[in-house]
Amino acid sequence: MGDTKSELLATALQLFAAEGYENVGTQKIVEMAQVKKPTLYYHFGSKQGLLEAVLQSVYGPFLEALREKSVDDGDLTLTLETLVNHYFAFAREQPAVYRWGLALGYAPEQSDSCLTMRPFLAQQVQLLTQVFEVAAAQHGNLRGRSHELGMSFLGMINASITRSFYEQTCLDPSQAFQSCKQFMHGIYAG
Amino acid sequence: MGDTKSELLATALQLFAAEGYENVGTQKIVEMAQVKKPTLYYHFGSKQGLLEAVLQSVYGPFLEALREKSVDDGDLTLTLETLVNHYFAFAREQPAVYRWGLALGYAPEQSDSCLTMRPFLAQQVQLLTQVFEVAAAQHGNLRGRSHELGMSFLGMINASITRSFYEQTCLDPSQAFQSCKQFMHGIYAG
DNA sequence: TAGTATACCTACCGATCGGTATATAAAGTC
DNA sequence: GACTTTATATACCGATCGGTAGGTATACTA
Repeated sequence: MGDTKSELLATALQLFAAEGYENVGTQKIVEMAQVKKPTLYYHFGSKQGLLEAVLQSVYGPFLEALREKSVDDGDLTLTLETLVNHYFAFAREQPAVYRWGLALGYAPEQSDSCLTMRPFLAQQVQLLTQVFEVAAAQHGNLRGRSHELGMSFLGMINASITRSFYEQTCLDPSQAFQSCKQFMHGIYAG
Repeated sequence: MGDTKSELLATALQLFAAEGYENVGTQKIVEMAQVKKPTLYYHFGSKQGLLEAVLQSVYGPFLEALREKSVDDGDLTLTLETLVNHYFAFAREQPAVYRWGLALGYAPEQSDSCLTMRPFLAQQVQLLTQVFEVAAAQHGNLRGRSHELGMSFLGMINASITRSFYEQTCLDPSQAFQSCKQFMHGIYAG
């Protein structure tokens, strides 16, 4: 079965999240997964291939769920709150992984890390943008600002999550409610 | 003179910002600075020592100016706007360097990158927190939230700057005004 | 003028990097 | 039974990593 492959994926995710992609050698990964190096290259082709598979294993399910939760039910506030809670749950349950994702987003342009992360970031922005596009049909003053609002919304989420890394703030639904409320205020104020 | 040292600092900053600390070897740095490797180690002791000196050369002046601009003149809104413009100017003039700073902030705990960046981040938060502490004397509803507000404010700034990396938004004073306005709305709404 | 500190160099270290040529053993396929 | 595919292993590659032992030329200091 794909047991070896899964083991490599899980080990690599753990190491990458804890020490960073550039700081972890393939040797260390295969040792911890109790496998030899050519096995890694048989399954993933290259270190970057492994990175891509690892990110897919994390952001594939996350984005799928995000897509489901971003369907419009006519209540923008409620939808946004659901989305924030989805992000918060991710960051709460796998803080090191979420933090690593943020680092990848800020990695140098053209680096393996940045290029591999990019599509997963772009999909998030696209989904969030769509939410505001749909909402703009009912809230006229949002018209033409969908992309801006999508990115700002993600920025607000990441700011909240970043805060939780440095203080003992909890990323629970009540915090999500607060964050959403402030964001909505900012929208209509701007 | 300290010409060689300055050349090494400038070269390292450029390379680190463009390719990342972990992706740049000391060999490449000394080659581009037209110096031999022991010279680097004579001046900085280690690669991490070089990193520390590079960050000091960037954030030393930045933090000094930030401190001056964070003095209370009784008008919170104006002070915040000035601070945002200071950050925006940094990100506008040296986008790669600012982006690198963000990446360092999200680097794995215990990594050279994270540990070396930490004090420079902490100083920013401390300065911004002080601004809100002073303001709380006049705005009662800010009392006890200074640290929270300092971090949120920095988060808002970084969200705006991050947006500018992906779109052609300009980080000019009018944008700073907008960002501040929305932030202030969020404050009193929460 | 002898001694010391500064600022650079040549030449090299062991370790680790990402990656591979080749072998082997098992499992499916004809 | 012959052949191919899948999934692993042994043993190794050249390149690069961060770092250093030891030498040298200059300049300041006693």
